[in-house]
Amino acid sequence: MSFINQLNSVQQNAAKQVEGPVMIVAGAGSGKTRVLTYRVAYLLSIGVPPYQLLVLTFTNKAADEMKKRIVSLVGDKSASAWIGTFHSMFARLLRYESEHIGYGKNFSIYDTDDSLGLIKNIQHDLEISAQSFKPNAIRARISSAKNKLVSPDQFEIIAKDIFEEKTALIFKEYQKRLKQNNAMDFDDLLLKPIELFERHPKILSKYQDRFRFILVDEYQDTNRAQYKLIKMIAGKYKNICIVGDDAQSIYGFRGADIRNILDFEKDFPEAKIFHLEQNYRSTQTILTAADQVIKNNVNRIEKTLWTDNPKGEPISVLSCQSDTDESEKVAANIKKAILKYKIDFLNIAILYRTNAQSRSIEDALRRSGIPYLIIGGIEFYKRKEIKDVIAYLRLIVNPKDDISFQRIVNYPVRGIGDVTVNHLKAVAEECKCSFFEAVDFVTEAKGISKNAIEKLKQFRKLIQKFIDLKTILSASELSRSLVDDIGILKEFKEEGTVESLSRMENVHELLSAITEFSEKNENGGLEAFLQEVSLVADVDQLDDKHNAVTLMTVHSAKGLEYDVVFIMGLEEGLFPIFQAIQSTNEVEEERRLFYVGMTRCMRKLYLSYAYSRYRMGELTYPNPSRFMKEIKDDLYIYENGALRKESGFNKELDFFDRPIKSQVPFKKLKNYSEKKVVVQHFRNYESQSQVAEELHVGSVVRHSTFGKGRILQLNGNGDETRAVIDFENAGRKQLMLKYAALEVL
DNA sequence: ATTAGGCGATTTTTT
DNA sequence: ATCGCCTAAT
Repeated sequence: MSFINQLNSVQQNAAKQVEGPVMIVAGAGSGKTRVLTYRVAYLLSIGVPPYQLLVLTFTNKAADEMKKRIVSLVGDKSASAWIGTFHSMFARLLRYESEHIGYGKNFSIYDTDDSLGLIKNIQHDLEISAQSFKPNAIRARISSAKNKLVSPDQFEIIAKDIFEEKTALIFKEYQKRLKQNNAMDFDDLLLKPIELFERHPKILSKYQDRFRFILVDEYQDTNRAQYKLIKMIAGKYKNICIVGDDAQSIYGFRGADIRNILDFEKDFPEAKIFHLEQNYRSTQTILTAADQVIKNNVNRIEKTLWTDNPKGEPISVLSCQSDTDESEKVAANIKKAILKYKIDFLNIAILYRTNAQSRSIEDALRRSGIPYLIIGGIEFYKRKEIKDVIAYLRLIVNPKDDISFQRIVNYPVRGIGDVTVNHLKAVAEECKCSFFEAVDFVTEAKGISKNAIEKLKQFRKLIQKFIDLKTILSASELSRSLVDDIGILKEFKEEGTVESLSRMENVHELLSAITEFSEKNENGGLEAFLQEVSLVADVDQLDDKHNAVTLMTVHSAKGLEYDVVFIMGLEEGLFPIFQAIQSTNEVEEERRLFYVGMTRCMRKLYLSYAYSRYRMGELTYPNPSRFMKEIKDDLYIYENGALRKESGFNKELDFFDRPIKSQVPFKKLKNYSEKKVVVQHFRNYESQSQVAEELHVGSVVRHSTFGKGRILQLNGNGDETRAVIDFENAGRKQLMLKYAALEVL
């Protein structure tokens, strides 16, 4: 057990306290994953059989990392432990048990897109206008209800406005249809096990006995459903260890619930609590800066994170003219950093707030010849051509899956249009069966043309053929022969555009992925593969083989560390994101997110922002992020003098010299009149209009149509200036100042 | 009945 | 820039 000596004493105690409930409050870089892995190793070393372990993480990356580290510590004997994300582990469990709650073992897993499609169908059928009631909003609302363990019936009771009433109707139907389709959405993967355990205490008891030791990583990000699940499974032996850090809670939008931390102590009053406060990862400079930032959150648990590490390099700030300029500067600084710090590409990460930002940095990296690897983004499995092939495979595995059926019934085009599908739908409803089965009952009497019936039958025959083949062909053979049969590759080839060629490659890649999967996994059937793709967002990511810079969102970076980290796009409206700016809570979540980003860095941190950026197809002129200003100026330096050298800028215009409160959350604007702040239109002084001079963020104005409102944001300059205004009665609008004729009140 | 092309609305983060 | 929806053409 020599490995245990590689931990400090608190870490050791935390790792060895294997009986009873344990909470480990672990600051960033304090060796949290290390403690968890050693804990697993320790459990195995004292004779606990690996199959008694359930280790739950939040992301696939975290799970992979954990597995890797455990294997390197104890070897393959950990293989039968269940280590993975909540979603994948409970999907696995449901594959064994779903029949007890009325689902087939071959259930489909619907991703967000599939759910949305289902909701659109339902809205259509229930005649609920998709114009007035946005399917996306309804999907989000349903998901958030499910995260909070609110059932459709409860939701109906508490619905407080027309939107929620409609949502309640759709919610009910949605759950019904999921079941009809033998499908579960992401939330169901957590809710259905709860239902299973509640209805079948014996099954719960079986898993309680099996999983004697439960470990939960990133506990601050669990939602109520996850909390309830682990509470149930741990209910008998109570050997549960949770690890978390409130300062790194960044999934509030997905239902993560801070109460879970408080309730843990209530539900397990005998819990032992360990605090890990020594940071082993970052330099003092980085840690101090991160602390200065997070201190601005009112809502937080006071913590003193400290380190023995050296002071290290100052943080470099890249002040840039445009997004292109920013990307180029990042690329240039990567080259410099590699020489200066004697590191490799793979020791560098580039983080951003939104996936959309990756494109511009990708271009710059390509031009500079810097190898890179993107995590997430336009995920492989979300690409249309891939989803199409997957839909075929899903339908073959689960013919009840009407969403997949609809997706491919006319792809490639085979003359089955909306009208025919609607007829089929009516038939399916009548005989209470799936679309697939309904094909058999379609007759001309139902008003469908002979031609259409023939085409439907052909389609059914095609799928049936593969359902039959499935018993004799391997997953790999079956999917290859399928792709051949439906002829999509030929179609792409004929199109011949760059785009379609890349689609073709993607399909080939999918086929290789299936082959590889079957080879690697003993029971690597089609079902298992489909489950894997539904839940694994980033395919083959993060293998250390490639020497490449890693690009990803700050969310994806959680739990990872790099020598050199670039955080890009530190601008108001981007980071913190526009949608969060009006709510203190959401700004605090953005700030925690920034904190997570900063603390990924071991040695040298770069922060960048641009004064102009293309967003949603148009040019915007953002201001630097408030988070930048929260770092004291003795911790950073400007990496490049470009700001001063290049035309159109001079030192006075640098944001650090500008009045600092140009953007304040709406709620804090109450006494704004005393603190008027001039909005900076620092690009074209000449064209700056008179109106813009008088208007400020926070000004109260009157508009001839919309009435009274307050300015939340000013974008652009001169004639192009647009104001985001929150009107008392008309809600939030974006107006061009030159047209709006606003009256200052 | 289907498809192609044009128009308007819309994008945070993940399983 | 991209997606979905609507309308007009095939």
